[in-house]
Amino acid sequence: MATIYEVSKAAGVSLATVSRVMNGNTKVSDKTRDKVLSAMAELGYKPNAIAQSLASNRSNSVGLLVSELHGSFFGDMMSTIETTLRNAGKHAIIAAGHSDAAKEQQAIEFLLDRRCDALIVHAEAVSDEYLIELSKRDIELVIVNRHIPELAERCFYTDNELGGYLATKAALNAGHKQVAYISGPLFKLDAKQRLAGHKKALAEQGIDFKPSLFFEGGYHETDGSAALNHIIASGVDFTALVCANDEMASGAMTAAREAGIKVPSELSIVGFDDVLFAKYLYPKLTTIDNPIRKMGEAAARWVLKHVYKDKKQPEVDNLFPPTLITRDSVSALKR
Amino acid sequence: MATIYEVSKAAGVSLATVSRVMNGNTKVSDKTRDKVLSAMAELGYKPNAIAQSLASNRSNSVGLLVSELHGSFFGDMMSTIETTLRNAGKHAIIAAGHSDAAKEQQAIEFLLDRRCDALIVHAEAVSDEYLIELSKRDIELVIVNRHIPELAERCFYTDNELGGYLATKAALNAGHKQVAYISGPLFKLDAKQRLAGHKKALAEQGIDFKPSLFFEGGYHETDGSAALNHIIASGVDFTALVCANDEMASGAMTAAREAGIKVPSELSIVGFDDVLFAKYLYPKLTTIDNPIRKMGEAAARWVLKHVYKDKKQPEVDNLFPPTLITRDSVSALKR
DNA sequence: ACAAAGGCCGTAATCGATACCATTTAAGTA
DNA sequence: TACTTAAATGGTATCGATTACGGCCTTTGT
Repeated sequence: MATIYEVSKAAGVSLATVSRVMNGNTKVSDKTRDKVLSAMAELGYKPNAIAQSLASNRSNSVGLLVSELHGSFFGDMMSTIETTLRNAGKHAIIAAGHSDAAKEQQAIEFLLDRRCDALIVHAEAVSDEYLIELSKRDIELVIVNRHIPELAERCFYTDNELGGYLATKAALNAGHKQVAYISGPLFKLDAKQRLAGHKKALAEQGIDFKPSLFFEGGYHETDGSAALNHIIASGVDFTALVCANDEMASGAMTAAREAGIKVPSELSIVGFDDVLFAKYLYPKLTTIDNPIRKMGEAAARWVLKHVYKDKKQPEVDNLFPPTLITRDSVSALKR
Repeated sequence: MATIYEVSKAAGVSLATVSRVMNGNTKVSDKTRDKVLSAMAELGYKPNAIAQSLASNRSNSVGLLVSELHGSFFGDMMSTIETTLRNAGKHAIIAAGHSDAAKEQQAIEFLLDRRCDALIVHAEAVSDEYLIELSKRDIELVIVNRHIPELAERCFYTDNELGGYLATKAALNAGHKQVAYISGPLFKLDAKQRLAGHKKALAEQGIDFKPSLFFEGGYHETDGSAALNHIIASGVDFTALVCANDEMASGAMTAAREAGIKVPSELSIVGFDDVLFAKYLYPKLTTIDNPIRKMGEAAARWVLKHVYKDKKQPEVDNLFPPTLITRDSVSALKR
């Protein structure tokens, strides 16, 4: 593999000049540029990215922490971030945190060791304080799907409370009065906020929040089944169910079917996230669009603009409002 | 950030000695090792991975080419590969090829530019010849989910023909005689092989392959719907349907429902891949387990063993046989 | 007691680029 | 024509590690 030195010899110029035509930040005469370019072509020269990084102290890589490498949610997120970065000649180094504080920290240290120029993190388990401390270290930090007031301009997130509100509202608007709610784990901020939105929607209609119609799950599909069975067992009537994510909605659907309850005619169900399989469910799930692709793209663009000084990147919003996706799992209340 | 130089000064030893305690390949006395280790701890020293790569000519990164960053299939694959590598202190640089020859080549060049120590590729569009040429270049190449005889020992793949056979056999064993088949795009090797398995199973039972019960799709969900509608329109009777992947099976299920055909009582459906959402479908999809996680792990282990000379890695198989996953979408033929 | 044999450790070259500063060349001005 | 000034290019230190190579100092054997 040819080096810059061989190119400079072949072109009859200095190392510095070859470097200049590669980076294009300094003026080089057209004649010498051509000489250099043809020498590079002839030798099949490719710059050594590692040597470039060492010399320039820029790795052209951004670390990306996600909870899992599988699942629609993270798939969509990685996909948009990787595409956006690679179109700009940068690349992502991806690590998984598995929603566990120790593993998340370890993954972040790993990315730091690789000398990433920036970090885009989707962290669920580490504390706000940890992230605030991290942001004070020598690293450009960007946070997706989480709002930390102290780091507001580096956070890209959705309005989970509004999402919870819209989801519940969808049931209410269809005439339902007794709506159950399956929450995510309340130590997670988004779960807490979605629940707040749910309560707000109820309150607006003057409906009391009934603990017997509430269940806190862990965002897994099986929690949805367990939750629905638990609520049914409590004996309280309800005609609609709002779930804090699509996985649990799917689990609840299965449980409903097994209990002989028809969806949506006897029970309307609303999910949250609009993950890929939401439209594969039967009936197709009415859910809340969690604008994960937009958040991912915004995070990547922020890095391009502020870390790599790409002037062409527009300023981006930090908050991405969720919207209701109406499909087939909610029907009007029959009286 | 402390450098090796500062550590050496603090410990009162030479650069070489510090390097030696880090790499552990040469003997260092316990006393000096302790001095160095405590100096490192004191300074919070972390080796600069980039400088290490330049000096050692090893980047400790392996390039991973997948078709997409989303979707269960690739999610599972990336997840196992990344985990396996990272447990060994290596990491994956992931790029997407989007099932397009030009993009796949471009992604491979990108990974090569990053000076990966090895390449694990899931390539669908580039030719065998291209991959054979690539393997002759200065790179360790591993191929997943594709079998190229010339590169056999570097390929990790499943027996797609057997998979197609098992899928069809599942329908046959339930008593079905008229079984339709929705294929993947036949320019893809796996699609061709799965179809061959289907035909073999039919032949074994002395059943003719009827072109009217066949449709070539593009592996997308919508192809499944289109295919089923097309076959129904042909007017030929059939009681079972085998699909070359789960997405198309899902599409076919939807189309069946819209046509008023009950699954599985009136139409049994078999999928292929056992992707995540296969068990979310209603009825839960009977399908073929495509051992993607095993293949991914095998590929990563091969790299650890042969590229990074990790003696502890066991020799791995190259062929991973598929198995039938029985769920609820197939029922015995009523006569 | 002396030589041979290793075990430890330091010196310095090296990996392949970048970037600062110096120098040469060309253009512009009086 | 001579002098100033800017543009283009070259020389070289540097980034932070790895790794021959060689030297010194203990052991060990006889």
